Amino acid sequence: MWSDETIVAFRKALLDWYDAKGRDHLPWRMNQDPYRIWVSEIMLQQTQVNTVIPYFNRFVMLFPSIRDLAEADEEVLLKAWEGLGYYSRVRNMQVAAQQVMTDYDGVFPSDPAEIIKLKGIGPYTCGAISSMAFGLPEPAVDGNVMRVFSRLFEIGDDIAKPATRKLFELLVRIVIDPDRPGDFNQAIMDLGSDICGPVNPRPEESPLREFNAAYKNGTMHLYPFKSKAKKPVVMDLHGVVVRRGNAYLMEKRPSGGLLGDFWTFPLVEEGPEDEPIGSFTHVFSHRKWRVQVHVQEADSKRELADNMKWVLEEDFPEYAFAVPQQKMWEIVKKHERKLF
DNA sequence: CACCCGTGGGA
DNA sequence: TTCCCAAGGGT
Repeated sequence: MWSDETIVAFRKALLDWYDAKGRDHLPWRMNQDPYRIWVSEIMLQQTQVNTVIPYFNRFVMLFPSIRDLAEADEEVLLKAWEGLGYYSRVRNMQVAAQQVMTDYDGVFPSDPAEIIKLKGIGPYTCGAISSMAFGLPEPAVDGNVMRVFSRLFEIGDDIAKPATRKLFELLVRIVIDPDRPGDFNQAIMDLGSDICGPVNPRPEESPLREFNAAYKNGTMHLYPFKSKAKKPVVMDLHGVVVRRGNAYLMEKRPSGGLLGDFWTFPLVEEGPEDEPIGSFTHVFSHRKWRVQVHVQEADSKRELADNMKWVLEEDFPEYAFAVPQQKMWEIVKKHERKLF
């Protein structure tokens, strides 16, 4: 491990670079409001900064306070998250907002031991909020931190394994700057998103090059080590768009699963005999859908299942449509235009 | 721990 | 096309 002198020099090199080259324009870095930092950190989970920015601005406009979030209508909430993916994030965040209202009198807790009790906040997000909003010297170990530190110290542990995170937390606790822990954590992530990125890193440009063991030893290509992810399982489905006048049959997906609680045109494994009007594929983390799209006029009135209803086309904007649903709808509209 | 949960972009 | 990637957490 480094000497105390090295640690002090490392902090200075990193934070000087951050002060000069860090991304100080990000909308959640305007101030240290724990609510805004919280929202941004949830959105940034597995999601890139450029994708998040417009969602973040809209979200804090729609729900300016923890109370607004706690009391929000579920469909409005989901609509605000439409297209971001990993929709349990926003549902968990609302549960957590309700926790803050009831358990902490509406004030976001400042103790990491309490913060981590909130739904949807795990070790990374707890550390990020603790350090950025409350100035506590807590590690916030994400993929960036593991990548940067694996190169700095030539650590070959598999960063895809959950247990590996703990090793990096120990390291960060040692080297984090106790005077500017939030800036320290963000500086590592800014560095990891560009100069020390996963592909084509430019260590010669890094403010940390003299501390980087892998760079100095010519072993950059070995770090970080990450085992391969499994390929998504392919599913062949039929999307059946049933029309009755200006209304369409919609089905609410079961809670908890993939795209849980979303309203969708019915999706079935055994499709109708008629020809599809189009098809598309959609790739999730662990599944790949190949969907053939059919249109049908409603047949004689049969009882609707509990999870189905007719929705007027003019009401579609009030519903959150996940991307596969949007793709189905695009195919239907394209088909209709072709008929004229 | 292994698996589940979205989406868009880049090589 | 296919692969990998991105500021993870819940179960």
